[in-house]
Amino acid sequence: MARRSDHTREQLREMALSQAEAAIARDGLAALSMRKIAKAMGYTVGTLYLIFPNQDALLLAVNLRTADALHAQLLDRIATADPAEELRAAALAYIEFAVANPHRWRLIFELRADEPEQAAHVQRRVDQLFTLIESLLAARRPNLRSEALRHQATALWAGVHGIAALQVADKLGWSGARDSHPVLDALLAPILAER
Amino acid sequence: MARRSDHTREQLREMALSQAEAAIARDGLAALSMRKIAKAMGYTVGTLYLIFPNQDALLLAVNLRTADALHAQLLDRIATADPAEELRAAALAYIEFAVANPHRWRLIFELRADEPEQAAHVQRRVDQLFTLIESLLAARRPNLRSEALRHQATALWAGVHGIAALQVADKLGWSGARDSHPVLDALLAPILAER
DNA sequence: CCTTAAACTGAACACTGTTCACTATCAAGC
DNA sequence: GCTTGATAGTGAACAGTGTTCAGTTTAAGG
Repeated sequence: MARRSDHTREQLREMALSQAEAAIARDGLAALSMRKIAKAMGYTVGTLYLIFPNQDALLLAVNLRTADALHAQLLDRIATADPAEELRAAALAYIEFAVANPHRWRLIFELRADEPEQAAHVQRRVDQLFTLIESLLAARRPNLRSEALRHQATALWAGVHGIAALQVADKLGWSGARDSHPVLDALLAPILAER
Repeated sequence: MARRSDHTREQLREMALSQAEAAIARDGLAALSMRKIAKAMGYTVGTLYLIFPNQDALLLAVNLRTADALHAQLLDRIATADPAEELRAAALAYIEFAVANPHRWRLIFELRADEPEQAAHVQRRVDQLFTLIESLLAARRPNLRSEALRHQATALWAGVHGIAALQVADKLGWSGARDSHPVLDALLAPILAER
């Protein structure tokens, strides 16, 4: 029973999310506002609240899309990588995604989901990512017991995340700023070394 | 030529910063406002703007104090640690500080200093921290060349930072959430292993 | 054509950071 | 003691925010 609308609910949702993404990518989260998003869509604020219960819900939806894009980029890079380099390719893809989309990437970790039901959606994406890293590590370190593997994979992921975080926050300074490759290799080499 | 004031400029500054710290620690950055800080001090907004040119300058001053507190905690823990465990003690101190003061710790990396002169103040603190880590690593891996040492120290610091970040963002999930000790050990062991 | 329900609007509310004309207060000079 | 002048402090005002919701517009069903 659609009325008046030039767009369906789903289209409005899509427009809102892509406009929000573009605005965040361009000017950062702080400069975003519900009125600006609505205006960019050609609607007024009220309409936005027919689609999303509040701003956090909209940002959470943006996060889900960002996480999916990140995951897709990892899969893509892994698929086109030398089998021996899959883990390194995945790590590089993660860091490069963060550097290429700093505002959107940061939002994933800055926004705290209040609703436990929606927090679960985010967590599912994060777990997916982690499971991916874990399986890649398992291929390179077949002798690790499952618990040690999990800890090692977590440490590895945390390291990659940390490199991305410090790079994006511009806190690497003189230490390794220019190029994160040698830093990543310094992280990977000891972990991948058989002992 | 102080007039009317119950407090000196320096006292007002101190009050503002400690009230801001307390409010951030309690309710997070999002709930903070200049009016609330002023009210907690027993003054009005205008007075706050006689001390700080804007909110970002106040938050940056909070960050400098937080960074100093973090640095002090690291030094303290290193001093009371078994010499062989200094690096691990420093890493644990970093993670524990982040978990104990999540909002204040996150603010260090979320706030981007516009003024290059003040950004340098923050960077000095970060470099200080990094230099500390680097010297501890140098003691454990005396055979590393200076460039490799720098990369290894950066990777190590990024790893520790990453563990803290994921823990604080509650994104470690089932993987290693409960206790970060085994994850930290999984990070440290390969890096410290002689080869 | 009329009814009716959904789509959409935009004014209103309580808040935010920031500014600045104004007042209150005190130290110094007479 | 009184006047003057400068500083400390105020709080109303402005433009903006997220959110709500009474009211209007629209189009489909009868």
